[in-house]
Amino acid sequence: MEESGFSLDTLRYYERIGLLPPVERNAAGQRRFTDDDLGWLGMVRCLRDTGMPIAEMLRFAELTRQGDETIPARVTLLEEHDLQVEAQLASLREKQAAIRRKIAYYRDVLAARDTPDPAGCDDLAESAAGARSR
Amino acid sequence: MEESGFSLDTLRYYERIGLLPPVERNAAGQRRFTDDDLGWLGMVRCLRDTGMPIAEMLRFAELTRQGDETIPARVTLLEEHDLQVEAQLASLREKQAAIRRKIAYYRDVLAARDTPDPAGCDDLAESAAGARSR
DNA sequence: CCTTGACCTGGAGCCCACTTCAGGTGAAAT
DNA sequence: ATTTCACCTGAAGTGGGCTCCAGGTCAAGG
Repeated sequence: MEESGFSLDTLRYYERIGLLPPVERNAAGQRRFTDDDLGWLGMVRCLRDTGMPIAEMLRFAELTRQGDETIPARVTLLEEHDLQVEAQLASLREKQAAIRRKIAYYRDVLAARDTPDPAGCDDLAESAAGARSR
Repeated sequence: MEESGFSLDTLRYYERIGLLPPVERNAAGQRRFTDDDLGWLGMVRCLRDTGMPIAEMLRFAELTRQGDETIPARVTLLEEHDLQVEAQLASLREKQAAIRRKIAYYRDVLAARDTPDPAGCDDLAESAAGARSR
């Protein structure tokens, strides 16, 4: 397992499907990853970890193999992906806020429960506003 | 398809696996989702969209069904998940920065290419620092 | 009265991204 | 010399999360 952070199996898989160009071998037929390979794998990691599907990484890989005339296309592809990442970030932040509100709600319920109602406060606490708990 | 944002098939699937409690039916046997169901589905959407695996949502669902004594456990679960979301956000931002650096790098290459070398500047442009392109 | 259409069921199928398997090779350690 | 070990190959299997199918029921519309 290389320190690309991918398992050897995954690397073989990537090579098979063409996400990694044919990797060089030593005398015994074992893979020798070059710095170039490692650089490319860094990119792959980035794209994969930001949710790009393999099919699109393959498109990108192919553009890359076709030389510098495809740089504008690669920029376009990456910019589109950047937008997706931006959207992911926005969505994630939003959902995180909701989760935190839920936690806060649960905390309130616990606090209310652990407060032995300060005498003379007859119970209108049940079904408090916005208490859609589940 | 309800406006829970899930497909009807997905809702049936969730009910089958117990992520959704047995949904009420009308006379004809058709599902009638209550506001409670919709509220819960909102939660499910939140958790799912932040990457919680179904198995853990099932744990959460079960806690929820067990009543208020499980609220501390639910808080714990959600807090752990919140940490995961935080980690996701951090990772995503980091990778996004890398993608943007790549875009910037490509832009530089294009700019350099489109600049018809201002006479007398003999070419040391090739293999510029940090140019691990691929 | 019949067609259309939306839903029902259990079960099979699908897509993605790996992961595991069976069988084999070659260098290194005891 | 033989065991061990890390790698090799092509092919099959896995797990997660849906999605689709065949066959059936009901209610409403023409």
